Amino acid sequence: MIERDFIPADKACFEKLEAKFSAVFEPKTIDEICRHGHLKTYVADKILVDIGSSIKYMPVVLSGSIKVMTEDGNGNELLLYYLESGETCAVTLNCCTVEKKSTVRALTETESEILLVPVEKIEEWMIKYQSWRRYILGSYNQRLNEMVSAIDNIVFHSLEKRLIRYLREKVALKKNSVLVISHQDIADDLYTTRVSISRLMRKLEANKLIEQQRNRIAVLEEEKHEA
Amino acid sequence: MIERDFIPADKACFEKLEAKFSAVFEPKTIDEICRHGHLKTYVADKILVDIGSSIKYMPVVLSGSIKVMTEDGNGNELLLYYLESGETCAVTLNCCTVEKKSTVRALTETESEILLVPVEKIEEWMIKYQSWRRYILGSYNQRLNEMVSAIDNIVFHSLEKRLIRYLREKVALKKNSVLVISHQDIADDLYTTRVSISRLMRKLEANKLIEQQRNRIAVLEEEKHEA
DNA sequence: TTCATTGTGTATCGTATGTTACACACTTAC
DNA sequence: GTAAGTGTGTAACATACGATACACAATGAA
Repeated sequence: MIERDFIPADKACFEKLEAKFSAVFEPKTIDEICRHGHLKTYVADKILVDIGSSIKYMPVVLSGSIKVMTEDGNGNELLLYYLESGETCAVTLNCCTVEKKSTVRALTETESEILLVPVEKIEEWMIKYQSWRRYILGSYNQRLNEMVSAIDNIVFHSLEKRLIRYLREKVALKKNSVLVISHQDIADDLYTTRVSISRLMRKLEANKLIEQQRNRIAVLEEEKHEA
Repeated sequence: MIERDFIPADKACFEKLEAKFSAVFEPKTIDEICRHGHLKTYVADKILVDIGSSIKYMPVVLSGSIKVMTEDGNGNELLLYYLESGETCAVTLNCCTVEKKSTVRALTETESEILLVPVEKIEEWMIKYQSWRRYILGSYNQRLNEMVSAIDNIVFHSLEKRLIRYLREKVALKKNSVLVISHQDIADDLYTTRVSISRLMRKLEANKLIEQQRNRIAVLEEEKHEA
């Protein structure tokens, strides 16, 4: 147990955060985060913020996962990224300074426990805590890197490779080798059509990389099949 | 002239920055930036930082433009973005905290005047100046948005549309409707092949959207040709 | 039960783009 | 001058993917 010169305001919350962030934040910072944040649990497929809605909180994911997406001028949906345990939404951060309206939609992928941090605290803590500063900048960097690798993926890899990677990442994310998802949903995430996905899924199935039933895909162990 | 309770350490630098950033930074901040930054002018096509090199300065572009790129695991080049006047390199920012080695290559596109800010000042000023904090977070946001629109562009638009947009953006960037560039360079930036670009350039030329000679492309006025 | 909704398999076809190959003009170095 | 390097045009071909259409199974509501 860590020595402290204070009593945590909310013991349950403190311990939950400490378990996740002890390497990132000092106890004092964690305590402050607990004191101002709201801990909530959401069911799967719940829209947390939508495009155009005003943003009052920055979400920090404690468990589960969040899908963050946006729309372009033509109404096309663009998958930005998934937030996993310990992560926060970089795009939301801008709202603490400039924009007040969300440009993104965020929804839970699975049941998720989220800590809601009031936006006005974001900047305050950036002045006060080095650890918080680095957490925020680190988030931005992570997202930038993810975007770069998304572009890399799209332009240098075939749809088939992207599909396999997508399925495996999803399995890792959900910690379950059986995915409950439709071909159409996959197609949307990969910016392609249902027919193309069905065609490739058939092929993956023939190659024993997956097994599938309606709305249900079992991703089989990856042996060294790749080049 | 703005009232001040101090004498700028470097009058020439101060006035140059004030002309560009008077709406962004207070005079006091500008003065401090001048005092610690180094003003340099580089010729075109000069590599400022390369992948793997250690980063000591964050560049702020005063004039000209910088191309920022990276490489993926397979040695493929990925164009990240262009820095224009007033902008800074978000990716470099991470180096002030975590990484010390650059993951990107930055090179001048045209002759450019750059202010080099020592990395250790980045964090210091984030604590001291709200304007600096917002400038930094704003940079990140701008880059994230650009990445998103790059993805959008790639997945929802034909190569032909991307090519036209690329040429027009380049013209706006360089403030010159005649571009000195080879088909191969364009192909690299758009992640395609020289042959495809040549093919499309022929078509654009037939449609009177451009005129070209070896290494030289004149982008003609855009009238309402688009859908 | 019946019906509507949703998810999937499959065929047919068009086309944009990548691949490879070669000719040839321009530029620069020698 | 010649030669090497670089930039461009063009043809022939392969192919991945998108578009469209239709059949049919599974699901769930009435």
